[in-house]
Amino acid sequence: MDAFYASVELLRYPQLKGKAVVIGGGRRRVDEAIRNLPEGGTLADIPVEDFPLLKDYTGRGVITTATYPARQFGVGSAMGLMKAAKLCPQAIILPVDFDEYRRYSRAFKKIILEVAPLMEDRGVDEVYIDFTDVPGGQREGGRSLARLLQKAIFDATGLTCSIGVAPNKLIAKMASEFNKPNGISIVYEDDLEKLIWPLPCRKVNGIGPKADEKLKRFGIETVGQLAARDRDWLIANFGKATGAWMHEVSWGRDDRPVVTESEPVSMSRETTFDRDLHAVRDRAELGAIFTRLCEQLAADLQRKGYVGKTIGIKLRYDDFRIATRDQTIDRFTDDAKTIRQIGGLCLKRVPLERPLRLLGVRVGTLAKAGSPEALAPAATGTHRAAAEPVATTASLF
DNA sequence: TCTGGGGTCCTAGGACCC
DNA sequence: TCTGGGGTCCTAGGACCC
Repeated sequence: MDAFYASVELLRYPQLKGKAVVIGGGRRRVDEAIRNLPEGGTLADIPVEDFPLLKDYTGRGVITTATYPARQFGVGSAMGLMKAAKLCPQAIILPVDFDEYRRYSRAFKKIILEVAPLMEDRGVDEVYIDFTDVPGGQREGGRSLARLLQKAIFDATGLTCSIGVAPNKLIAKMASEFNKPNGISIVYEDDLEKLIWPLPCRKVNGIGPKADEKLKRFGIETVGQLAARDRDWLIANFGKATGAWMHEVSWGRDDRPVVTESEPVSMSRETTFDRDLHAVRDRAELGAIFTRLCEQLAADLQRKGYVGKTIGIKLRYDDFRIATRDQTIDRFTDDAKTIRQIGGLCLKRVPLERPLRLLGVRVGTLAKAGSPEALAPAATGTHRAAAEPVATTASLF
């Protein structure tokens, strides 16, 4: 989906169309502008001048999405709001409304599923679709079906998307970025040299900043330069799995199937504080935040029907270093008190000298609530007492 | 200019078991 | 006399993605 969060916001604030808008923050609301609305007015009636501007924003946070006009100024996803304010002070800032984005996410996925049942969910704004056996999926190399999907999605939601069609997920993902927004791009197997090899390695889904940096140190900038290296050389320098994988992707090879169903592995809640907090000085506040996170997480688990038995915490210190601790208990739970109690033990095992900027809680090793595994864990798994030493360590502190 | 929240997967060492 | 081999689970950290 093109600039998904921002595009959804533009549906309810059409007066902002064509303007530089960023989505982020979340603490400062447009509530005041809404309160000032005359009787009977709608969101679309809020004057453009009444929206909060990036330059007036104070507080932590990053941009999740920027409209294309905002991107002209170099503003983009994951950028800190303070930096974005320097680049584009006159941009309008809107708070994140994840519930709304989820509604539109469900809507566009439903449209796709009606046409092409083999769809893999890749998050709120992205999917893979297997065109192979969809009627008409092979016409014009897939272009005709891609057009049909774009139209159906637009008619139902008013949102545009960009589609890449290719022999596999790896290339399709890259192709989807060739023609944004509202574009279609077809990449055939024979196009590898011409269309894929000139791309920077970073464009490969799975090569992030670290791997890219290392590749650059070897003088490898493009996918083509990666393909030119020996498979054995890549394995020697990047490890068996990563090296072999890099070799495969550089030659456009990817045999991963489109996976239509999957079970969650973990669920978590975390929050960045308005200001850094000290474990001692702000103990009460931290305790209250932690309890709330545990309650939210328990509610998430219960609503979705999952229980888990690995409970963990996450801290981010003021210097941005991260520490995690977890403990596996001998039964599955979705109970806030249990999560809070085990999480509390985890917190006792982590250094708390530095100021904290984030606290999170996580439940992993999930099972469906009421499933045989969740009900009788000792009967199905090997009977072990491996969690004991950890509990002992915790009690020593 | 300090940098969100919710995820997945991988690695690696140690415990423990057969 | 140093000390098999394989497997799973647990834990901590890190890369990466949307």
